[in-house]
Amino acid sequence: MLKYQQIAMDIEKYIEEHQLQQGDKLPVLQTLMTQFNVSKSTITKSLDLLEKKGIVFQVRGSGIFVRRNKRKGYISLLSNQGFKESLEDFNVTSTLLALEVRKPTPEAAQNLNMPSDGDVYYVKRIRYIDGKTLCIEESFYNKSIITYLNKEIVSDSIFDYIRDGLGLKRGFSDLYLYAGMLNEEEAEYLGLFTGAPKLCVETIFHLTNGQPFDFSKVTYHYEQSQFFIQANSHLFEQETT
Amino acid sequence: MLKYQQIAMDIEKYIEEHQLQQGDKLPVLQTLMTQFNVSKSTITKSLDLLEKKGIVFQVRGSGIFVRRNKRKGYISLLSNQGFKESLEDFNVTSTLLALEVRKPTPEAAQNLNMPSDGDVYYVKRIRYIDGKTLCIEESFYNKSIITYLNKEIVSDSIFDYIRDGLGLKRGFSDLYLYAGMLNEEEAEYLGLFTGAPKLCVETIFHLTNGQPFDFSKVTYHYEQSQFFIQANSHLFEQETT
DNA sequence: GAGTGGTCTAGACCACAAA
DNA sequence: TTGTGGTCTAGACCACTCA
Repeated sequence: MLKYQQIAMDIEKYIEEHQLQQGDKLPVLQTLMTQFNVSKSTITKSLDLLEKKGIVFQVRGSGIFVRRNKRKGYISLLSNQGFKESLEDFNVTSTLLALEVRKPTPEAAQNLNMPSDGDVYYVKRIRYIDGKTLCIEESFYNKSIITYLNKEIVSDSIFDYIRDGLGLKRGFSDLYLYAGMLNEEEAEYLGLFTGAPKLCVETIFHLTNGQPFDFSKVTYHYEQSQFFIQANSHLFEQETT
Repeated sequence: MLKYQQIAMDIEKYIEEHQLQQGDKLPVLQTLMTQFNVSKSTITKSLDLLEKKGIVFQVRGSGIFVRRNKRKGYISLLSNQGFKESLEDFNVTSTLLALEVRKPTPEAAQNLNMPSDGDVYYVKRIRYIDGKTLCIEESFYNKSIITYLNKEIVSDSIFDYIRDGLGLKRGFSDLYLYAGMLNEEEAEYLGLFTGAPKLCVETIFHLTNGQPFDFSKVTYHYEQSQFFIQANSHLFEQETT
């Protein structure tokens, strides 16, 4: 583990354990430098990482402060795409409806940037939160990359398997989000009426080299799902040339 | 303007002008260093910024590549909260329904972290995209920070005014997102039926010092609105200690 | 003006990808 | 093995906040 990652984790753990609240001040850079015995750049890098994760914010000339959003029960759209870790306080379970090798839909083929006569693993699941239906999830894995899947892997953590079993590394992902009305089949699964609102999230997961390996489409029960996103300032600074 | 920001802009412009596509390779670090005549760290910082903005991705041992999402007509939930710049290709207009000083709702007071007997500027707008209704927007500005607003400012760009007119700087924001059903009033505004799906986004905007100054609640027409988010890998690396 | 975070440099060394 | 990006350092200097 790299120094700056380790330090970031230590600081994050410190914030957790001491129950620091939004606005609480952390030690100054100089202190952190000597405390962790590293150079200024390394500390800065740790703090930048924590800032990116929405855990602190830095104010020039003033200090480093804890950032913490108050609302509970919201699903983070950024930090974890693999559930499990998100919604820690809730009991999330799932049922496997399908696991098979097939040809991709045209949509899946396009999003996975693969030929439509190639093979994909198709996985369909329902997820429950505290016993209530949370969402329907359909995933397409490019079989030329994800060469093997079985029930055990799917019911455990696919992403862990991809990293540890296949030795592949996840890179960036693109998320697309929209609302609509449930069709008959979806309504049935979610225990709602046809025409009720739905919230859909499509995600394309890439490897670190930019190759897409997983296209997933998740349909949420609108009453069980709320999302949050933490946006950082750096993205829209220098907007006027 | 800082060196690394300028360089980031130059590279971004280069990608735009040469219509580079996802996966296209940029010059190597060494080349960029000499080309811009700066140190390695500075170039790295520029590229990190571009990576955060979802414009490039870097692959150790291999190179720097263009990242570009293909779908058109999606609203970015991260880069711009001020419309105007997002959805460039579309004609976005708006109508002002209300602009007044009042007491905040309990919800607004809490989100703005202000006393409920303080004053806020309340702004209600409808936005149109290519003539079709896009959303209803209600905003609450803490009047002790945003001391003055008028019709000109509101119909122009509030955020520009906050920066240039008041000399304040935007920091991070928290976004909350959920789906639901339109009530009668909302349905009327959006030209849909009561009970039709809606997509709501609540945003709390903060100054760089962490103080919230704007709480906004936007209700979208589900047929006109689609969103996208670009997620980066760094956020979920080191997940297992 | 003192304190604090941010930028930038030059250079050593490390880790990974691809041939 | 070579090329390429990533980490880390020590230190100079800059820019902002706050009393």
